[in-house]
Amino acid sequence: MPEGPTVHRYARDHERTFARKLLHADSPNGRSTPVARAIDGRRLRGIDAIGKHLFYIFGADRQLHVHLGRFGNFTSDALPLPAVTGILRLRLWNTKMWLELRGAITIDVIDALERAAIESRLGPDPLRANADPAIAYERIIKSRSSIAQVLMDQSVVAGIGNIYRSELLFRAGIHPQSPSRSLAAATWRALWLDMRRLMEDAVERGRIVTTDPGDRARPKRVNVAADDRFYVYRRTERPCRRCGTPIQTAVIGARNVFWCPRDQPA
DNA sequence: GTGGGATGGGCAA
DNA sequence: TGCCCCTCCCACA
Repeated sequence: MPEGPTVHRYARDHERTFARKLLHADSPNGRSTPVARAIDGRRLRGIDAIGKHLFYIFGADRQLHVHLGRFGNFTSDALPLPAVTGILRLRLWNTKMWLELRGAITIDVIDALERAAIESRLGPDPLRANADPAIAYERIIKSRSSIAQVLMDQSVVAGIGNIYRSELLFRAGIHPQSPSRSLAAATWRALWLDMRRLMEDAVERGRIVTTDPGDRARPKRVNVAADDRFYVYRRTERPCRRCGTPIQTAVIGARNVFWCPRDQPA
C-alpha cells in the first residue's frame, strides 16, 4: 500500500538487483501472461519512478509500467523460486534473485508515447531532482477545492498519498478544509521543503515516519493508532501528541483525513 | 468464517 | 459523486 517513497524505494532496490541483467518472467495466475512474454529473456536497462508510477525499461518502446494501487506490493529474495501462494500476477528472476508482484492495479507493457502521456498527467514529484514546486503552486491557487483535496491530486504533486496529506497539514498547522487558493506562497515553499525531506527520509528508512524524534519517545508498537510514526493519521479520538486534544477525522476526496482541531484551527 | 477497511485511480453519469 | 477494479488482514462472531 504505497505512497511515492515506497515506489521510489522499490525502484532503487530493483535497480541494484535486476538492472543490466537478463531477466525471466512468468505470470503464475495467468492474468499477465502477455506482459511476461513481452519481457521474458530480455535485459532490464533501468528503472524510473515518477510519483507512484514505475517504469522498467527493456527498450524505449518496451517498458513495463506498474502502478501498485492501494494493495500492490513486491517481495524479493534469493533463488530458488518459492512455491506459488495466493494470487501471483507477475514473477521476475535472474540468476540470483527473484521478484514477485501482487495486487497491482496496472501491469502493462507500453511504448514511449504511452509513457509520455502518463507523465504529462503528473505534477512535480518532490523525490525527483528536476521537480519544480512553482508548477504545483499554480495549480494550488487556481483550485476551488480544499487543501486536503488538492494535495492528493497527482496532477498537482505526484507521490503524495493519504498518510502524507494528513501528516503534512498537521506539521504545517493548516486545517485540511482550508481553501487551497488561499495558501500563501511562503507557506507552500515551506510545505514543499517539508514533504521533500519527509519523503526522502522514507525512501532511506523503507517506511514512512512523519513525527520528529522528540515526539516519538515510546518505542513499543502495537497497531497503527498506537504507532508513534504519525501525529494524526488513523489516530481518531486519541489525544494529539502535541496538545492532547482528541484527533478529528472526516472524509475529504473519498478518503479519511485526520487533524488536530487545536493545532490546525479552521 | 465473515465483513469491513486500507498508503489509488479511472471511468461513467 | 459514485462505482469498480486490485488483495490482504484483522476485529469480531
